Amino acid sequence: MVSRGRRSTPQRVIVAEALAAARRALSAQELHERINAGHPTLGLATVYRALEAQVQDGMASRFERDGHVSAYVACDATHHHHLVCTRCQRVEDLDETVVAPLLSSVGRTHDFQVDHAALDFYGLCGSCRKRAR
Amino acid sequence: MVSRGRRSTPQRVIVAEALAAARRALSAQELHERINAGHPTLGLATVYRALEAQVQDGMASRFERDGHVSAYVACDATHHHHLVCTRCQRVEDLDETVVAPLLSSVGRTHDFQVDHAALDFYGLCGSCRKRAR
DNA sequence: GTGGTTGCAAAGGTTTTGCATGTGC
DNA sequence: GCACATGCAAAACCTTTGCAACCAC
Repeated sequence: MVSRGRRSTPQRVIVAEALAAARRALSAQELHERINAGHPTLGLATVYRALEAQVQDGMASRFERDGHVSAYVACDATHHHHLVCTRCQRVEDLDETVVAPLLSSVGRTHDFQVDHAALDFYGLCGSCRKRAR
Repeated sequence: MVSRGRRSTPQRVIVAEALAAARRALSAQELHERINAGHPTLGLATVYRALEAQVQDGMASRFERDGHVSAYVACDATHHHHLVCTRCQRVEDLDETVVAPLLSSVGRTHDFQVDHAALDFYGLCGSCRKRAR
């Protein structure tokens, strides 16, 4: 899945690790801030470029946060859809077996060739839900 | 569902009608261009403000187009999810009965209180699919 | 050595905001 | 009349790009 001609550089590793360590959705800027704590010279543009590369390679996915900002999460090849907690921004993988029936029924009931789908749920995760009450 | 204190103005009606007439996803700028053909003084900022109001009131929904641009579609209260053709930008409503099982199984299989979901499918509609071959 | 990558700053484009004026209700 | 809405332009904002230096392979 990795694009041909893509190189492994220290910066890309740092970005990938920082995103994976976060275990939640971060905007490029938020990730950049975290990284800068330990790597002050790593530029914001590099973060954007690394994130874009990760998305293309299926190692991260991007979705829209309120306010027209992109947020990114690390993901593996088998989980592409997420439950995003709107309070703590923590992200859980959605069980893909739950999604599969939907994908096939969309193909059956509509004359539409699905290329990709945005299937992201927003709400409160277990812990935030308890805390909210 | 309409927010308290929201007024009906000629401009909002124009924006709502233009969006409904389009029957496809439009960015704020595209909508502004179309509107300006007949209403040259209606400003872009007003279009943004009207669209935002419509989204809040459930009369339109917003999603992300490639290149970090928001696109908007008119929608009614019962259809909130869409099939978006990435070629002609035409939007079909997704049959909600197809979606309902997914929503309930997410609630069952994950400890997560779903507030709202982004369920949008991107691909080729029937006509574009034929044309593509 | 070659071609992808980085860092910086500057540019680009979208969206928001300030403010004086206008207008539903 | 009051609060909200509009229009214009400026500002803010996120994101991309240009370019010289750099470095992985």
